[in-house]
This record gives sequence, C-alpha cells and structure tokens, in this order.
Amino acid sequence: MEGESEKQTKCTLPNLGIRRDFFQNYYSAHGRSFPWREASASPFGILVAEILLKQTYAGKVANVWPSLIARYPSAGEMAAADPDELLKSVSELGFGNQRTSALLALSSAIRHTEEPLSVDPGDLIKLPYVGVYTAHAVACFAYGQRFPIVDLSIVRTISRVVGIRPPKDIRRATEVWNIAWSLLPWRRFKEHNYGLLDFAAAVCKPRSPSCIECPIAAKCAHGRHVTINVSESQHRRVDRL
DNA sequence: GTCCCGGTTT
DNA sequence: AAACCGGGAC
Repeated sequence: MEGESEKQTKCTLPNLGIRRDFFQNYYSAHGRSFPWREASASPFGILVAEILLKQTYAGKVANVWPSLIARYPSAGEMAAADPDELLKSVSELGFGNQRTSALLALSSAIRHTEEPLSVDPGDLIKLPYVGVYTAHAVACFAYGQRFPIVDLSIVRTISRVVGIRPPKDIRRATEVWNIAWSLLPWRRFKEHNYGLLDFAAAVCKPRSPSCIECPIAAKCAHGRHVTINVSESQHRRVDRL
C-alpha cells in the first residue's frame, strides 16, 4: 500500500491549486463536532455511526447515537439485542428495518473478532453492509490509517472543482478516487477527511452551493462559472473573488 | 461497471 | 415522479 499511495500522490493529476492543508484548516475553523468524532468513540461505535449516517442528516444521528452506544457498547451486546428494541432505538431515523438488520448482521459478524477489526479497508469491506466508503471511513476515522473517503457529497465537490460531470455510478468513480488520493495530505488526514465532508455539507451543497462566499471558488470550475454569471447579472465586478 | 433495492425527501 | 445513498448482486 505504501507504493501505491506514493504513486497516487506523486502522479500529477490535475493540480487543483488547492492547498494541501485547506480542508484541515477548514475543519479546524468550521468543522462540525459529533459524538462519534470524539477521541473516546470506539471503533465499533464509529462503525455503527457510519451505518446510521447513510441517507440521514448527521444531526439526527447525533440524537440517537449516544444512547444507542451506551446500551450496546460492543458488537457482542448489539448482536444479542432484542430486534424490536433495537428497531425502536433507531426508528426515528427512518429506514428502521434496513438499519436494524444491518446492525444485527454486522454486529454478529464481528461478535467474536478482537480489536482491531482490521486496519485494512480490503478486509473491512468483506463485512456485511460495509462497502468501499464505509471501509475507508473506518480505516481512517477508527484506526488512523491514511485513506481517502469518497461519498456522494465528495464526488459532487470534486466534480465541481475539476469541472467534470459526476459519473453515472458515483461510487466506483476511479477518477474521483484518484483525485481524492492526490488531495490527501500526509498528516492530519483524519481532519482533512472530516473537513472535506463538512465543507461539502456546508458550502458545496447539492442545491444552492455558496459559491459567492466559497474560499476556493477561484480554483473551482463551477465556482468560476457562477461567479461570472453573478457579476454579469449584477453588472459589476465581484472583486473579492 | 451497471443495475437493483429500500424508505425518505423534494 | 424523481432524486437520494451506499451495499450487494450480477
């Protein structure tokens, strides 16, 4: 993996012109804080959080995660949970049945596995309901490994910056994964990945991205486009960009 | 890599 | 009705 990372970072992908520490700095200044991001969160808790975060606002997950983990602190305890009770504790998030079966399958799969589960995404992905995104997220956030993460919001952000149309099947978008590797700093990559997620959620939003206030709009194909349209429609230059 | 699945959101 | 979202099947 060492060779691969090196190759990925050295090969000159389009230099996006974004500072390597931009997203870490964004995280320090504007990052969100969630209980599963605290140092006290266990790898199991982080894994559970990633399952709950699919299709769900993080703020809602924050309402149920602490009590859920307090009740089922380990895979063994969650695997032994009464399904109805587990369902109740996640039902306010929606997708109750899906999530309950995912949590049960996942927790019984790792019920007797010692920590660390694995620090290798290639192993983590073999777990039920763990795909490429979740495997990378756990490797990075739970085990401090240097791996990029690419979810839909990051595909959106990177595609806008580079000026490509988001690929059909967003999840195996090799080009975007390559760019995510090239953006990944060598230190504080956890903060970088959190920052990227938070930036995508708060600034580079799906519907009306805040290009006018965006600090990297000038480095972004979509941002430049929007900026030009704004200045034309207002018949004045937008000097700060 | 392409498509399907599921409940929720717009 | 369509988009969302990532896992899984093929």
